[in-house]
Amino acid sequence: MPELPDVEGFRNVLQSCAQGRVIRRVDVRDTGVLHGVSAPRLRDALEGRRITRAERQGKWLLAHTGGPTLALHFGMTGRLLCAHPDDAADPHDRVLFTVARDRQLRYRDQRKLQGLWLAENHSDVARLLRNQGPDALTVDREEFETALASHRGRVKAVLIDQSVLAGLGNLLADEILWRAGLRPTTPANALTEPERRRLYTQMRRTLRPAVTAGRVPPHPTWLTGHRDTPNPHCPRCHTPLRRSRVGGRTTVWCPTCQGEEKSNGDGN
DNA sequence: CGGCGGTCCTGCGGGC
DNA sequence: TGCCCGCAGGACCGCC
Repeated sequence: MPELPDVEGFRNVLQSCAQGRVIRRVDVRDTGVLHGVSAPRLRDALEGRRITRAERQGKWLLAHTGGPTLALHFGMTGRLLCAHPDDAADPHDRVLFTVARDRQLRYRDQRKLQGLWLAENHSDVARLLRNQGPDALTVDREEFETALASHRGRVKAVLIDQSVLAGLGNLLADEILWRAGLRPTTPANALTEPERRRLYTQMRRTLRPAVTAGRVPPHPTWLTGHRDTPNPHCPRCHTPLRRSRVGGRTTVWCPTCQGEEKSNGDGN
């Protein structure tokens, strides 16, 4: 699930639930989500420390303490929520952080594809994030276009490559390409200047409301609102949507709205 | 570098 | 009902 808008939502959860508060207790219920740190070490490093700032970079969420930094990644099924410590824990609540008598941050994740890291200092943080491209929410147009122009891969694959641009996932990439009217299989560096510009504009227009909603909204006027319906049609032109595989991911697109076959590419 | 397939992990929904 | 399979909004690794 989690793409940039979701993680932005988790950042808000972290902020409103725990920012400025001292971590009283760390309860690791499943060590399978810990990476490069033991449960005792995580506890010792964080208990008694105050969460000073919540930061998102791409799909990463960072909880700074002034000392060590907790880094969270949500994979496909992770989420962060604020509960009452007395509320029954979900079976997928892997780590609980009690931050007040009545507040507990919970890292919940079904599949455990990613998890939690402990960065002891700034260089540890830098190491964790070293492969991240510019954040999709703050990248400027020039940097975005340069990044696309320097990759020969298919534009969909390039958009979800976190080392090129950080934050977009499978759903957002499909949504943005559909809005921009571009075939997911077009080589990124073959896009024309107007196409690259369109892509950037539509990325911004997609991200803004998605961030507000805290997810990619399954709204009927969005492509995403149709991808899981039985017989999906394009919300704009009603052509049956196509399903294919790009960059190893299920890709949904409209053959009518998203460009002609590239033989004599008139570019629309 | 790019593309592909397998791997990590768990749960679901469909088909037999 | 039970079982097996494919699939899922992520990412990494090795191979060609």
